[in-house]
Amino acid sequence: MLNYGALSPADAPALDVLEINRVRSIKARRDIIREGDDPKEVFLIVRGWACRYKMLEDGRRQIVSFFLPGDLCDLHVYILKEMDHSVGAITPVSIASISSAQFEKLCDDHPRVTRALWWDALIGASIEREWTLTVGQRDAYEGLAHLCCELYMRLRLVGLVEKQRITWPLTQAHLADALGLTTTHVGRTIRRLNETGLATISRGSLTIHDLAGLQNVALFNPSYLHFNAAA
Amino acid sequence: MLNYGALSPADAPALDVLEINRVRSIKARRDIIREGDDPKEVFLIVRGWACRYKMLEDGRRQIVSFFLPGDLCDLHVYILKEMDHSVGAITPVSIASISSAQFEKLCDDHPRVTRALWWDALIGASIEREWTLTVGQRDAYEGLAHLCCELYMRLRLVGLVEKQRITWPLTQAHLADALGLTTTHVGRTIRRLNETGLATISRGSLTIHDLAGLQNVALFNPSYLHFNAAA
DNA sequence: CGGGTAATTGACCCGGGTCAACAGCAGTGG
DNA sequence: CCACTGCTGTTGACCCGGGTCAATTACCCG
Repeated sequence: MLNYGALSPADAPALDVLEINRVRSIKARRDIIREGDDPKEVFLIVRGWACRYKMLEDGRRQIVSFFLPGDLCDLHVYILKEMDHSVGAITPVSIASISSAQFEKLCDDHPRVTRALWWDALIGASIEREWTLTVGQRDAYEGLAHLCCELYMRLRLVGLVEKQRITWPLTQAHLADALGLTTTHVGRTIRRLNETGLATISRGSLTIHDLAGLQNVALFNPSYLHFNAAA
Repeated sequence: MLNYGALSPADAPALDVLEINRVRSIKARRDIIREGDDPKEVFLIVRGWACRYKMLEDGRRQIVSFFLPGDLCDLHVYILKEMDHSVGAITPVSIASISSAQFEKLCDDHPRVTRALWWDALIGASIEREWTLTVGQRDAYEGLAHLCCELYMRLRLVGLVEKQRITWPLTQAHLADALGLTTTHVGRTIRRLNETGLATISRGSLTIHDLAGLQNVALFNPSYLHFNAAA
């Protein structure tokens, strides 16, 4: 989501330093940080997919957002004493950690960066709200279509679409936890979506055949992504 | 949510000036700001209840958070070109507007205020995530109980609880839009809750008879409210 | 005292959940 | 290189929480 284009050339080196600094790898299906932990740093997803989720004591799980390559997690979260949610790797992930001290210095020295980060955080919040709308109001079919549209658009922004096709590392269990459904019903819904010909979800990839049509069934309105906004 | 206690005495006057500045009144059931508008200011709820919501083209509506007296809406939102959601008054509301220029100056001059605002924004985001968890995973009864717990706790923090009782301006339609249910089913669920004796929702007020019991059925874990955190 | 908003109730229905069995596939270790 | 194991996806029968529709009764405020 981080839009480097919005920053001046003078700011770029500051970010580059951060990115190559302290890069870690996380295996698929491991947690990057867990609810209750004391957050000490901010991190950037360099490669791979991750998700933010919350759980109920009895094991029910809700995924509340996906992190794609280039996304920044939890700006300023170190102000709080403990994490109120977990972040888990979906695929193998590379993350660049930025300590709170380093991060605050960056903000102090580069006001334009601070603004870009605010901007990023606001968009993240907007996406999470749209998510709540999906979970609360869209039915299974609309919700699945919406998620396809959103991920496609976000990956397109960072140049990860090739010929209407994106990588799709999400299992039916991920989708179920994201949409508030069961895996069984996600399976039925995927089959239905595939049958319409608007898009095809198959092992490892999503291909969109008719974006406008898909957006239509999803009641997808891209303005919540704020692509047009300059930081 | 704004915790004045966390600020030094030197910062208080700065905030007071803002609050008495440009106070407006909004009638119940009117929108304070609407999706698509160009946001130019930040505002503080001085009195009354409001809610943040999103709508689908066909009229389905999802409330994604409630604003209670003392809450600040949409920090820094003026960075974005247009609102991705609406804010509506539930009761008559008094709001103090703060222009973006005024707001930025405040942040520049008072770093402690900036930090308190970040802190507030992070808690707001945490509350919205818990909301998604409710909508996606809790059933009607658990969700209603959870909402009762949350509003009770938040009002208690700002001193608006008297003898286990809070004002409750929410109609069944508000609850339906918040929880992703229909008014009919909200009605059934309220009746059920009242029958258990854990709490009583009646016209205009909510009385909690057994907070621990209610938290138990709600799977309520207050840590997401970050009450313990100092700014 | 009238009109619009809010709550209540009941009959019926459906989207999605539950449970269970099975098949495919990928990694792992021997 | 094969066998094992644990994820992942698929399918089917049955069920239930919550939706739909509709009519009726409070309310509250002017």
